[in-house]
Amino acid sequence: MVFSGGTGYARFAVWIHVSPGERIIGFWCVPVMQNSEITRLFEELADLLEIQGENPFRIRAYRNAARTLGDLPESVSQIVADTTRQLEDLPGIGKDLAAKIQTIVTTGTLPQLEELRSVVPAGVVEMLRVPGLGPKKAAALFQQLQVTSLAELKTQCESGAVAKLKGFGAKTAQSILEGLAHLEQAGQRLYLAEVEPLAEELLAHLRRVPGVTRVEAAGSFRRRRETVGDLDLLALASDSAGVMQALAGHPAVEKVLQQGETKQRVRLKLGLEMDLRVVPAESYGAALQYFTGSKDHNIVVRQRAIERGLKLNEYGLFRGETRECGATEEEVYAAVGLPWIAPELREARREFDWAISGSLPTLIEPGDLKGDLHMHTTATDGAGTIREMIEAALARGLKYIAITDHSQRVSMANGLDAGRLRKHWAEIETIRADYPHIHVLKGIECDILEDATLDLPDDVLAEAEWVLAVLHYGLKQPAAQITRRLMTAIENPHVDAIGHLTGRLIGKRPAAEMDLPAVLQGMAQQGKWLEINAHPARLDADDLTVAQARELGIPVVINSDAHSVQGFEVLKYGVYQARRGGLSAADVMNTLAWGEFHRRLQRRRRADH
DNA sequence: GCCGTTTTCGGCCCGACTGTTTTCAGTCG
Repeated sequence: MVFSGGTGYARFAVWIHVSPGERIIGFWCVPVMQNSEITRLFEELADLLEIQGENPFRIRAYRNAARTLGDLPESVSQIVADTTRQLEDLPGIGKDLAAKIQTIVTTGTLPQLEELRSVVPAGVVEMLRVPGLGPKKAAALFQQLQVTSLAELKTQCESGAVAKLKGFGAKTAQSILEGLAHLEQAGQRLYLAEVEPLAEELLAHLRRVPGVTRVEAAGSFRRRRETVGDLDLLALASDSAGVMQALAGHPAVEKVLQQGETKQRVRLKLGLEMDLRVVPAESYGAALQYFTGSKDHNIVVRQRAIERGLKLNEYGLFRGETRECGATEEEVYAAVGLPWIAPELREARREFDWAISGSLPTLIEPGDLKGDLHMHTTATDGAGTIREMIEAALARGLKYIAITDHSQRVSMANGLDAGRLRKHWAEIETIRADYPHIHVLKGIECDILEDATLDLPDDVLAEAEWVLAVLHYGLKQPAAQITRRLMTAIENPHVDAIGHLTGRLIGKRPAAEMDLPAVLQGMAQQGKWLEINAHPARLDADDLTVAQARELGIPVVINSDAHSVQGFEVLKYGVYQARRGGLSAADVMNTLAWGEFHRRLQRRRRADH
């Protein structure tokens, strides 16, 4: 059995091993490390080694390991504690790194890291965040000018000392100053939903430029990641200077940072940077494939090219000096023995296994959604009335919705107690009779309280036609308690689905810590459905969790969490997240026509009683 | 530091742009 407790950094668990005769035979304490903390330590180690001028492949091994651990669905601490498991079975983890992980998990740190930290101050590592400053220059600044902080770096640039260093110069010093200024005011990744309207606008702008045949966005934007760090556009044009000039002249562009024959880099007023690449037609597919990434995906694709005696770059696929193909992505993938892979899957996770075995999923499309099972009205914190929300849903072509206002615990949002909720439902019943072309479910977004009870009694929940159970408060509780709360909801027969599973707000609030494999296992066993909350700041569950839900056969619903009639607009971001998790329409319950959806829901509910 | 349908050593994806050089290193994606 496992107990865990404590808060903040020093988090401890006690494993008590009990023999068949219930006698305690072992007892010890180990710090429970979040995977993200181990990832952070390995990334820091890689940065430090890079500044030290270490073997780049060794550094990459650390970064690969960090990624492997970051993508891992289960806790590394648990694998370490489990004597039947081997860290070395994980990709990119060998004997050496397994031992280092073991050390980190059991001691909370790594002697090698401590030693490096004593040689290279934290401020030097911080300099790597300055655009244009890499490990070599950071090391030179530290060794030759004793710069150990961003503040000192600024001073030394302004004094002219940096410009005098060998390999530096006036322009380098100036670009460091600009990089420092940029770091202060921006540097954050933006939500996909914040970038998408501008990206569409820029694409439309460039498509109007004479001589431009095609323009598309690549990069993390095309992969539909939750956030976008910079934007990559690819153009097929007869006159590259003309396209670049057109982009530079767009009012959204603040400054041209670089410009060459084929590549232009600009800073947008929105705060992010953007690359424009102009490529010839015969290279367009290879370039689109290349600039879409991810980097890890491309490494695998290029490796496959090498195995076949080919070389792949953004200009095409070459055998010696001869171009074999490159005009379309399809022919590039085909040449390395793969079917075309949807951009959302290109993260070097499962897509190559699927592609090779012929089991790539046909991904869900935004147009597949027929219902929305999470929205609010003026009864709590929504801006639209029941009628307004129904009419807005109808206008979007939705065939069924659930009205899910807050339960009483969410007092700030005027949450509903049993009495108000029953009146609210009675009102929904009356109003829905006026709308024969859409089915409206009497629902509730019921809080899972800090003490692992539900915010409304079972007899009330039993009257609901759709119950979404969610965490809003106490998100910083220890993982064991969060897990217990979720298990309570999962085991309650009236709960249909778990909404915004971890409560995270991207870039603002971390996900609640929990035993995710246990929670998902519980959901699979109890037949509960998992919500993908389409709000651009939530997108919770994330892509990795969604992928695990898919493997466990947990049905998914994609919901808007609309708080106004405009709130349905975000549904597509939920669909993107589902695509990144590898979901087909068949995996998502609210792609079903009403009749089939209703039968599935009733079957789920009967199975629970 | 990892890894192996050319296996236990010798590889590890590839090119654009910039600045400081005088043929290239550093940074970035």
